[in-house]
Amino acid sequence: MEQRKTRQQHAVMQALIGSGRSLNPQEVLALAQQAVPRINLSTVYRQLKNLVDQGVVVRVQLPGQATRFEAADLMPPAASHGHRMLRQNTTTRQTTQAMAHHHHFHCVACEQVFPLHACPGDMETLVPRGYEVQRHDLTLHGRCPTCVASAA
Amino acid sequence: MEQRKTRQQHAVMQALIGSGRSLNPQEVLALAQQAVPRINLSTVYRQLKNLVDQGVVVRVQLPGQATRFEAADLMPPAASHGHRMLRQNTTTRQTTQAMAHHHHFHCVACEQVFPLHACPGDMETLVPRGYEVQRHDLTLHGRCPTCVASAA
DNA sequence: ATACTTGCAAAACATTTGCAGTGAG
DNA sequence: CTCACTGCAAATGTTTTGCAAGTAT
Repeated sequence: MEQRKTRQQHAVMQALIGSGRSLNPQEVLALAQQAVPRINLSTVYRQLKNLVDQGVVVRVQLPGQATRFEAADLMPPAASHGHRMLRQNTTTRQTTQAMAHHHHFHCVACEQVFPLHACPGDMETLVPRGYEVQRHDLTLHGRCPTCVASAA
Repeated sequence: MEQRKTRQQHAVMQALIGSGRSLNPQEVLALAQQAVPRINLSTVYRQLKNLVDQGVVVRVQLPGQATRFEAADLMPPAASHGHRMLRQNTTTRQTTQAMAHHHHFHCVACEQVFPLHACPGDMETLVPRGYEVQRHDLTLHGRCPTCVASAA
């Protein structure tokens, strides 16, 4: 009934927090295996489901893409990290702040997804009269700084 | 190279037009089989891809939902753009997006999807320096006029 | 000890592809 | 007559599930 703390749950959570971006199950598995080598994809899926149910992880569904997941309460800005970061200090994160409304940037070159702070807002003006807007999803597609640089 | 007119292509197109709504591949198959009993799911997928490339069918992918397809002409409030480009032109590649830029409004009550003509634009201001924005997808969620009215 | 978790394999779905036969132009 | 299209089976890719063994509490 209750949720037990296990090595693999911690590994999954750390993978998401440590990356600072959205990861698909495969990526989570790869990172989690660094801590728990024998962890299985099934377990990753099961833990992701648990964590989403607990609200500490959010499911990110971009049209036409495999489902990705990201830590709900730790959302560093997109500009503060590159692809294979690991050198960036971890002290820049605000650990007590709940994840605010945000959108995503999808790099079409490296296929990674980064969170965005900004939001165009004022969606009401986009719909005809009579429509009631409750929420919105916005995804930008393009190339991240690293891929722009490596293409030059 | 060029697109031939076949019974199954017509059946797929008619399924989408006749239904008047978005259909997933399975639904398209079921309807198309009424006209061509032996039509296969593979053929449905292949024809859907062809039709999308031609711009006469639109792929609708909402987060967390199976991909659906709809006839491009269905779109009521959208600025329907000309899609008469089924010539013998040799330069028409696969990723042809003949449809005008538009977004979607997803009614959480009736699950219908409506096209939106408006666009907030100016996406460059949302990303940190270094990111290169190529395109964007926006989906609004809420209730359509009909559902707002029927809820009162 | 109890019963939730894990790892592995297989199942359940969604979508794509190889191929030989069919049919549109 | 050609070559794109079709149907079928098999391959891919993603996510879920059945079970016996492992492990947190």
